[in-house]
Amino acid sequence: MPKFMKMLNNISRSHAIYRHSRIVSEELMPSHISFVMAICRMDGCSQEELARELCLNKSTVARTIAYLEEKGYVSRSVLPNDKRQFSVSPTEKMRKLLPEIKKASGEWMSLVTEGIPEEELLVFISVLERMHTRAREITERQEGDK
Amino acid sequence: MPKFMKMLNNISRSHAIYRHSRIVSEELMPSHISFVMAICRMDGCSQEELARELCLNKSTVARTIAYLEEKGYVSRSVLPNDKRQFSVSPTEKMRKLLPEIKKASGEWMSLVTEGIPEEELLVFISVLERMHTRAREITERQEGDK
DNA sequence: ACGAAACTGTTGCGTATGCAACTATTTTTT
DNA sequence: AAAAAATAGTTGCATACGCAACAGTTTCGT
Repeated sequence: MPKFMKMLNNISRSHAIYRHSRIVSEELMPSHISFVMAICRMDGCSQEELARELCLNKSTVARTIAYLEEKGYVSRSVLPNDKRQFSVSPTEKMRKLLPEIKKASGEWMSLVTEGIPEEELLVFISVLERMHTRAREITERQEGDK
Repeated sequence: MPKFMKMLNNISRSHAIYRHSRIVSEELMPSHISFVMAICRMDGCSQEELARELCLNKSTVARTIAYLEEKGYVSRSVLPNDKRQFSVSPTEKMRKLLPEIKKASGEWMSLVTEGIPEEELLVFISVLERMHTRAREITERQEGDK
């Protein structure tokens, strides 16, 4: 079962690369595409919330948002009620990318699942979600042990 | 569908971390564990074959094998018939680790799939394999386009 | 047999990401 | 209200990995 885990990574990389290849910008790397979708959907959210949504470490989010801000894709403002937090919003430059990205994402998904019966896909997703939850629990329990 | 791809990565990372946590060696990182299994199974293979088996780039394999050799986990010898290739073999030091790793891997799998019906798991794996094949095709086709 | 093409492995460089330690703020305890 | 704990974000450092360019070998076409 050595390839099994690798397959998971490869599928996800393929998705990232495909989406990225359909986007014109030289400034955006494959990993940024997920941020575009999440930031547009969660306009005004904090970096912490983004990290939860994207299942990423907050340090990764901090660095990515700083980069996207520098390139003019997002704007940040400190929350008046809580000066620890930022409120992150997409700029026009970012919003313009959204349709193309959604289209590419859907295309990839169709290509990859073509010919696979709907009910098998549903089982697939449900198993995946259960495994993910369990995996998370296991990792957390282990950290507790230390 | 943004979390979907992330789940794949997280599951695979959880597996790697779990296995690694059961191994005593300070010298081996989580990513080395898959190499132990593959090298023991494919005693005498080339680095190219390992790369295929592990779904990794040959550069990653080259660097990892160099490290494992330095630490005394593998030995390499140039093939007499073909001086381009190495034949990679595990040392005793590596072989000793195998049972513990297999056990840990099985444990993680049981924990993560506990309570999920056998037939759902079979569907899961079959869908995963099909998606993986398709994803690979898509990525390769794209490279061809360039 | 010779030059081109294919193959195996190595190395420099870049991306993606996590963890731990840190700062600044807010909330909770006592 | 002062001290302690929690929270949001940042930064240094490390791991994991791919790609492209390279070097030495082998094979193949002519």
